[in-house]
Amino acid sequence: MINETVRVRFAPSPTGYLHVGGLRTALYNYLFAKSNKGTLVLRIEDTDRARFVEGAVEKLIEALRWAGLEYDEGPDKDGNYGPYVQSQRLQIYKNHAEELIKSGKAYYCFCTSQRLEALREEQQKLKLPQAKYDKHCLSLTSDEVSEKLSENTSHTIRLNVIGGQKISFTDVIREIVEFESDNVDDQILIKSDGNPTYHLANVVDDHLMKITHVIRGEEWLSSTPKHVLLYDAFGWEPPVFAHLPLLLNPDRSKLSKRQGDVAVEDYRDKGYLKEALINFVALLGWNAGDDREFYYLDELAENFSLNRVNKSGAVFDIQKLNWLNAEHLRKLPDDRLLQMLKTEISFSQYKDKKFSDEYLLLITAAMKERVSFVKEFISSCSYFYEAPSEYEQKSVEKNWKPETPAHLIRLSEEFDRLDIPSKEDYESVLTKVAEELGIGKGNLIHPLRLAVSGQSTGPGMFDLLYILGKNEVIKRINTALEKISTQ
RNA sequence: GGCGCGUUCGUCUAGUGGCUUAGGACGCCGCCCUCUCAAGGCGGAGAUCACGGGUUCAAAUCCCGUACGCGCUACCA
Repeated sequence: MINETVRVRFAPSPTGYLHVGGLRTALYNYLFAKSNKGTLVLRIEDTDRARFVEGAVEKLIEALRWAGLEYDEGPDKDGNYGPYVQSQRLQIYKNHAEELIKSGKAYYCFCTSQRLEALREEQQKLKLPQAKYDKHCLSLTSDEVSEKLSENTSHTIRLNVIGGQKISFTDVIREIVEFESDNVDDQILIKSDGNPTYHLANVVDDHLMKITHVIRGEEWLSSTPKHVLLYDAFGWEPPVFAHLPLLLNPDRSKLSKRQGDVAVEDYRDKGYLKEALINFVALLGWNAGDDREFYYLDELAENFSLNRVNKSGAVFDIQKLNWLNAEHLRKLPDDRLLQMLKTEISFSQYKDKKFSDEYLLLITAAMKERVSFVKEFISSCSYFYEAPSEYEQKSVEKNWKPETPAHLIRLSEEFDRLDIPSKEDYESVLTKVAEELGIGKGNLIHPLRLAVSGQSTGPGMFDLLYILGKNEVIKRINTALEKISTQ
């Protein structure tokens, strides 16, 4: 099903951040474009002046770039919008609406919002099945219309929907969807402020930009008949539609701010890897039909197919995201891990301390399998950055025996005799001492770990000693001997 | 209210009429490994496939109905 001429678009409205649901929509568009060698267009749908947010377009672009979803056409990061921001294309929509008026497919409406509101109230009172515009202004004569227009009467342009017809379209994900035109309102195309509504701008742009597949969220399914009617009115071929299932809160309502983070920036700031977020969100509503869970972006593109997108909404399960984050973290190349750790350190209490790359790399190697987030390379093993100031009480009670100080002094003396010890050196020394004392290695290891790290958990003992280095180890043993006995 | 869409373990899902005593993953529990914690390996609990009718020799899979959930119902997108 490879189509060389595939053109898709991601068309968010600039709300100030990129919603994770939007990220998934963008991702599916990206994957579909990639797997068909097609083109992905980014188009900003900012026709609602009342909801204008400063800097929102830039934020959107930045979030997309962070996630690695490169688009082929669209506004760029330097503020060159080109023809891809709707607020800069107002005349185009106006012209198209007027074309529809000329052909009798649309008409001017001079009704005030008060009349519209009253109409709606009345219809509700009468318990009419649905509230719809009563086509009041359709009966105006052309003279009346020109008079009102010349008087600059506030007006909108509405689509004249003819009742009694079936509107059906094919959705890749849901197959054939049917609506009655009786249930479709005379949609406003141009608002009284001169701006187009989403419906008009969207249809006009999708046509002008030669979009072949409209892949968007399910919240648009109900307005698709309006769009189909519009394509029809213009005499255009509608694109193929694919309505994606919604991302859900744990209570199964549409994913919202109130119940957790929804902005991709939030996840980025919390330390989630773009690889993990992309991987996770890709699997929310799609799978290749096998058991595979781990993907990189390019691998998703190789395997993606719209036909395998699910119909039902998916709960955003943070636990699985966390797991994927850990999985991706472990596979991160050393240089990237190092960079991320350094950045993390520069924001931490250790920002003024100097650590060599070699040292930090030893830490990540030792901790990789014990953390899910980069920041845990600091928070879960602070003893690599400073000597412990406290000793875990539970471990003291369990592992600090009356004979422990003597054992540790013995170990410390033996370590001191070593010249630049390796892990193996530490291990053989400790093994030897344990044998001579006639005790299990654990009896030395647990108190030793407590002494040098202050904790009862962490990497392998000999890795820990090796990373800290002989002098530091001896110093910490001495400190622990003083502090713990008096604790 | 109307219209539309959906409904398989807590969650993400496999399943397109017989291979299914419904498979995998996350999470949870246990065991193994082991100096701890992880990682890894092995195993366990967990789904009367929303419910009720059909069709069929045979249905999670096809049809009809009901329930429930969600979305839309704006001069928002």
